[in-house]
Amino acid sequence: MDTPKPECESAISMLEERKASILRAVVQEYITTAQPVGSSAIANAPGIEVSPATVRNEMVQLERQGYLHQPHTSAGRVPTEKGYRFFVNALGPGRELGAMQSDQVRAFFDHSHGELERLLHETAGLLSNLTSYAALVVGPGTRSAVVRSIQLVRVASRTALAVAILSNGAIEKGTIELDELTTDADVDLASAALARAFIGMPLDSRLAAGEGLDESVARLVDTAAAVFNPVVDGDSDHVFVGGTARMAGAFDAVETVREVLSILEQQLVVVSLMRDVLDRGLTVAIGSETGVQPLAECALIVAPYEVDGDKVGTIGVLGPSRMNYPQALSAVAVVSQQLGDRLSEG
Amino acid sequence: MDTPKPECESAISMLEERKASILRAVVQEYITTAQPVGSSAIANAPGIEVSPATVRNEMVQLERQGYLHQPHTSAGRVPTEKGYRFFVNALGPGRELGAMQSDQVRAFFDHSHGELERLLHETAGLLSNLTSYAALVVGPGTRSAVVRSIQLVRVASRTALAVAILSNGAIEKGTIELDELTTDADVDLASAALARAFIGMPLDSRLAAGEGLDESVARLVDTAAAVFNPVVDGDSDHVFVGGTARMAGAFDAVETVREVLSILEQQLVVVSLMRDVLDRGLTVAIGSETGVQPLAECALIVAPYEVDGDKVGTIGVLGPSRMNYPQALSAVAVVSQQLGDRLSEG
DNA sequence: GTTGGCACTCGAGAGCATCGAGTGCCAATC
DNA sequence: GATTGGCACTCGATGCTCTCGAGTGCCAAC
Repeated sequence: MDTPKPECESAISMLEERKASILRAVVQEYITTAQPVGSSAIANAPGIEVSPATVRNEMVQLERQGYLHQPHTSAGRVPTEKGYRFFVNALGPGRELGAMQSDQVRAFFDHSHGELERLLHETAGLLSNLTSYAALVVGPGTRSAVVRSIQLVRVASRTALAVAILSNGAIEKGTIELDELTTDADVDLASAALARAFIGMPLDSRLAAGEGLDESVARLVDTAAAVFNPVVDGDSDHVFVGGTARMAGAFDAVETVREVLSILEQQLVVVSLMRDVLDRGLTVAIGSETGVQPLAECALIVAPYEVDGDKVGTIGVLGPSRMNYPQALSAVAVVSQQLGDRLSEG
Repeated sequence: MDTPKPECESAISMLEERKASILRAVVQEYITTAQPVGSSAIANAPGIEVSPATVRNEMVQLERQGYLHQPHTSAGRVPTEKGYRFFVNALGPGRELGAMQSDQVRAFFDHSHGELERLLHETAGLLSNLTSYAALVVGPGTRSAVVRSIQLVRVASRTALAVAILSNGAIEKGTIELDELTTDADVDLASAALARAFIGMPLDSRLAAGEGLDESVARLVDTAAAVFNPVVDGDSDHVFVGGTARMAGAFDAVETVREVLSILEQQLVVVSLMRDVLDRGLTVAIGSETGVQPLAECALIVAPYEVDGDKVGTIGVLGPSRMNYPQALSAVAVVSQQLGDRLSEG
């Protein structure tokens, strides 16, 4: 009884070291080949010093425990969701990004000019380039930003535009309808009142901006302030999607592609997928873990980015569940870090 | 010699009436079934009163003339690009939109609130819904719009945002970098100078806005005005794409889907595809007519929309070359009309 | 506990016959 | 002379069988 054995399997994922190595190797192999993995392929893998027979024995166990799956009796093994999950959990914090790619990221943020929306859009492109999957970028929330400029501008006889410029570079806007009687002077008064009330304050401050004004102007001010409610509530966080074409290439059933595209078109779903990561840090959701049925064959990696110490937004990549996790994870990590830095500077 | 015969085939597309009917029927059938069409299917079609044998004889001719193609000897016929082209040219100006769909469009524009970008985005969604293909919407150009508000706002110690609000509801913006020495007062001066120079003018007016100011402020004004150059040149026309998922469902090779998505991700390409339609009116480009190789299996329908009598933007749908042309054409026509009306009102 | 050996499984792929949609052509018909 | 029914022909799709081989599970030997 002097052989070391685990005295208590505290977690299901507590696998003996060799089983873990084999599982890792299977996942690794499947990620690169997209083909069911046989025992001999694993036995030949570096770091595994046992015969195919031994590997087979372990594989039977791994299958019983739900980490692997056999498409049919005489085929190799494919990782299950649980298998991927183990693989990801066991992943050390590696620097998997090649020097070339790190340079690419650095060069991108060094040379990036232009305005916030454009930057976020291009960031999505960058992230997609790095990973070959679809990239998602959710803009910084308005919570920690302060209003730098706010105004109400008449653009047509019955329409005015409320526009706020925030300290984080975001521009929030909404239209309101005017009745015919509203004079240009009223609009100007309301605009000035908004400026007095909001400039220097966060957009979500609830203020009595209309105080001491004509009732009609006060109503105008309230209406204008109200157009920013959805922004404040985060219901309209803009999300930028890039690299859908690359993602399409990663699946082989057009139906799957269609379903995933359909999800990506629903901003609300995407935003809610990404939102709850804000206070969790770098996160991976595999298949059903996303909570969205059509993403059953996908994995989603999300990380928040910090501006001046606050987690204000998130970026992520969406790919097939057999994605290159190490690479994707570090791409997301690096880009979120650098994006945060870029937005913090100045 | 008293049988009527065409004395002179002025155009290649000059087909005897029966051949034309048959060709139309083939295209129609292929559009709905996506299967090669046989002679008997056509003989049974309404409006064709001849036997399959006759149809076959005509089909041989149509194939020789390049309107049809036979995938293999014992299969039905498939329209060529030229075949589709004939079909489209022969299409009368029909009202193909069901009452339900017309209502949908009307309801949409009646209830549409909100700001320009959002409206255009949702218009893309609407158009995609109506047609089941991908929809493209290019926002109104700035040429005929007038500046209602323009300002320069400092958002960070070394960054300022130039924002212009135009009479058509568009908001144009760009960042400029400041050097450390620039004071807030300088920024305010520049902002005021911009306002004096531009408000009430089109954004592309070339003005000496910096006249009579400190050189540093004048330089600031010039830099700020310059950020709108790409906008004025039309290089940054924003394009809204909707319904990519639906479009994906219309192709059966994932590779095709990938290629088309890849095109749609390149705003520049999309905008240039749509731009040259501005002064042409409702237009159909089939396959190679688009001038973009990856769209060989696609067709693109584009129409401009008019605001106050000026053609300022374009909308369109992109689908497979075997798209439902009558329906798509009238959807594009109706939506472009109504979008123009909606943007003209007020 | 590990391993080589071995019988077994089962999908992939090749070869082959069948089926039938659709053709081209020709002679008969209107 | 245009149209048509008839008919032989073509060729992909479908289904069957056979083979091949990758990969398995199990067992006996180490």
